[in-house]
This record gives sequence, structure tokens and C-alpha cells, in this order.
Amino acid sequence: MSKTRTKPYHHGDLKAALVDGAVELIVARGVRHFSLAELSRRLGVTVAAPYRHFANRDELLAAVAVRALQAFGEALAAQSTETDPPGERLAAMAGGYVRFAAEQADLFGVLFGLGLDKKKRHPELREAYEDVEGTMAACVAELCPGDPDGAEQLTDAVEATAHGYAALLTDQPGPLDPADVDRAVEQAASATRALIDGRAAFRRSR
Amino acid sequence: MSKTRTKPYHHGDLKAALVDGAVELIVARGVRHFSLAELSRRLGVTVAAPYRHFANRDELLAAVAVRALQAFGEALAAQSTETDPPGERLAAMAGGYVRFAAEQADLFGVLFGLGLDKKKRHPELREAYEDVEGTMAACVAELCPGDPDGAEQLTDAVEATAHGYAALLTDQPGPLDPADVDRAVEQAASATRALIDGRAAFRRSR
DNA sequence: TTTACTTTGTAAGAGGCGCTAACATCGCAA
DNA sequence: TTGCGATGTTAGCGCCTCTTACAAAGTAAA
Repeated sequence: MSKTRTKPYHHGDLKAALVDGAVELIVARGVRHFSLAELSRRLGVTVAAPYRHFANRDELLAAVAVRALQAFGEALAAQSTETDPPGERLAAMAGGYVRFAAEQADLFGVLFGLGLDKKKRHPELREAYEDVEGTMAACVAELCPGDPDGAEQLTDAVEATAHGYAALLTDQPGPLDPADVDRAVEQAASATRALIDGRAAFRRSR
Repeated sequence: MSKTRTKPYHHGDLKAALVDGAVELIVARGVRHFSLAELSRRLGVTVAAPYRHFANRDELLAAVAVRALQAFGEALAAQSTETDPPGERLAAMAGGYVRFAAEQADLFGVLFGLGLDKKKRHPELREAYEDVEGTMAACVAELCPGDPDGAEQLTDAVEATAHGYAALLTDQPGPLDPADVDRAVEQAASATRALIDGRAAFRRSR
């Protein structure tokens, strides 16, 4: 949105082009086969050029992850219709979590399982992810009034469950069977409802 | 168990040595930094030698995964004391799932997130994993007599939840905080109890 | 025992990768 | 105009996976 303020140097905002190109390449071929060298070739630039803008490969991937996280957050927020009761909204978000992971499997793969050091090296990623968690937590808060501790545990549980369906679904290479995706989305929503209904179990173990 | 039937050739059962060495290297340094070349050097063999026994790097990793899966299965089975009620056994298994992932993070990393093509390329892995699922399913069957469909959904949900806690916990590089691990183990068990208590929600959506 | 065959390892190298240091170029600003 | 900092290139190091051609070691039949 807000780039190309002034026509930059040789290439013309190579930094942005690198991130854009990386997203394209990753979506096209998967994170696992992404290489800085191929990206450079595509942009008509030598393999050393990216290092003027990113300290290393992981830093570029972190920039891609920020993009992915943004799309992820939007996908989740889109599931949350204000009119629905909070439980259904939460279930829909869990489903949306899984659906995003399935439909944008490669971007999802940048967010997780890549071993990016979110805590120390890329705190902006951690923050962005906490925003996503916040969207869920807001929903849960309506369900557990006056029990912030239980709310947190329920939030974690819903997140873990959605993430588990998502991770197991996308662990396999190759294209996904749409029926599998739909089933996983449904199950994640159902499991969320079950967690809500059975949430008293969290109180028992404290 | 059943190797070294006859004294083999030059090295003396290099194939087994490769798998053993790979496990050691992976446990010591993480899957992400494992290389066939370093393993070969360690075994005093040229880098080409492993290709006499494994078509490629992934095939060796699949062999390592079989080992990991065996350890994983044993860790899960150890959680299942016959005397406990099935619900508590299931909760303990979920906790064991997470604890194994945390304590053997690198072996767990070989099982998931490596993109090994379990379905097509390494069906023996898929089978072994289905055994693990079977252990859980047996437990769930006691909880849901006469409802095989609901039992399957509950099994999937418990598996996904445990896997989600495990994956989120081990996504970060570096050593884990034992307190985080204990909390995740506890929460996985609690979430399992919640799923059991709220399992009627699975029936609602069919 | 000799010969032929199979299995296992080596030597050499192609092609890829991430990353670095030294050098060249370009735009801006003093 | 000159000088400087930002950006890109050239060249190269060291690592990787994997392949091909060759050598050695065991096995088994003649």
C-alpha cells in the first residue's frame, strides 16, 4: 500500500519485491522448497542482493510470516459474526482456523513448524499471534464471566484443538482431499462445542 | 533385535549403524540440522555409502521415524494403567502425548512437520501411527458403548487436542521451560476430560 | 580352487544452497 | 562538486544431496 514513495535505487524497492516474490514462490511450491537463490533469479538480481535487506533467510521468512499472520487473523475475524452466540462464534473460529490452514497450507506452514524463533528473534510475530489469540479470548470471556482463569484455559484448549486438527491435516504433502478438509473443519467446531460444554473439567483440576 | 544374522561386508551392518547414528545425531542437534554428510563422516564412511542402503535422505528419516513411533507408542501405552477408569486413562494418554513431544522433541519432530509422505511413500509409518490411534480408540470405545461414530469423533478430537498442545509447545526452538511442559501436559489432560464430558456436542452435529 | 556374480564401499564430480567480503554504482545532500 | 551511504555485483567458501564409474570383498557354482 504505502511503498514507492520515491523511486528507489537500482531495482526499485527490492525489499518489498522480495517479500511479494517469496509469498508467491512459497504458495506455488511450498515452504520446504523455497530458496533465496531461486527467488533472486526470478527477480533478476544476484543471490547476494537480498542480504542487503534481510540478515538471512529466516528474517525474510519472518517477514512473510507477518503477512501470513495478517491473512490468518482476517480469516479468523471473518468467522466471528456479531449476531451469533459466543459459543457458536468460537466454534466457527476453530473451523476457520482449520480451513485457513488447509486452504493456505503453505502460508500456514510459514507460521508453524518452521522453527522461527518467534519469542526472541521475531517478537513482532509473537505479538501478532497474540492478537489472534486475543480474538478468541474475547469470545471465551463472554462464556466464562467472572472466571478469567477458566477462560484462559478454555482459550488455550480451543486453540490447541484447532491447531491440532490443522497440523494433522496439513502434515501430509500433496493436495488435500476437500472432503477431509470439510470433515476436519466440522470436527474442530464440534470439539470446540464439546470443550465449552465440558469446561467444568478445567475447574476440577485446579 | 534381528540383525547381524551373518557378518556382513565391509563396514558391518552399516544400515543399522546409519539409523542408530541418525537417532543420536538428531537427538543431539535436532532434525533441522541433521545431515547425511555429517552422519557419514561420523561413521567413517564416504558420503555416498548411505545411498547403498537408503534411496535418499527421507528414506533414512523414515526409518528413524519408525523407531520414534515405537518409542512414542510405548510412552503412550505406559500411561494406560488398567485399573483406572477409561476417562482417566484417556486423559493420561493425552498428557503422555504432550510429555513425549516435549521430552523427545526431536524424535517427535521426525514424526511430524517433516513432510514425510506417510501415506504413499512410507505406508509402514502410517500403519504404525494407526496403532497408536488404536490404543486411544480402545479407551474411547469403553466410554461410548454402542456409538462407534461418536467414538471415532471423540478419538480424533482427543488426538487433535493433544497434538495441538504438543505442536504449539515444541514449535519454538531451544530448550523448553519445564513449567510450561507440566502446564501443557495438565491442560491436555483437562481438555480431554472436557471433551469427554461434552461429547454430546459431537452427536448434535450429525 | 578358480571363476563369475552380487553386494558394498570409494572417488570424483555435478549442481544446489546460504552466506560473506571486496568492489562498483547510484542517488542524495552538504 | 564532492563526498557519503545505500544498494547491487563479482567471486568465492563451505556445506549439502545425489549420481556415475570404478574397486574391493564376500558368495557360490563349476
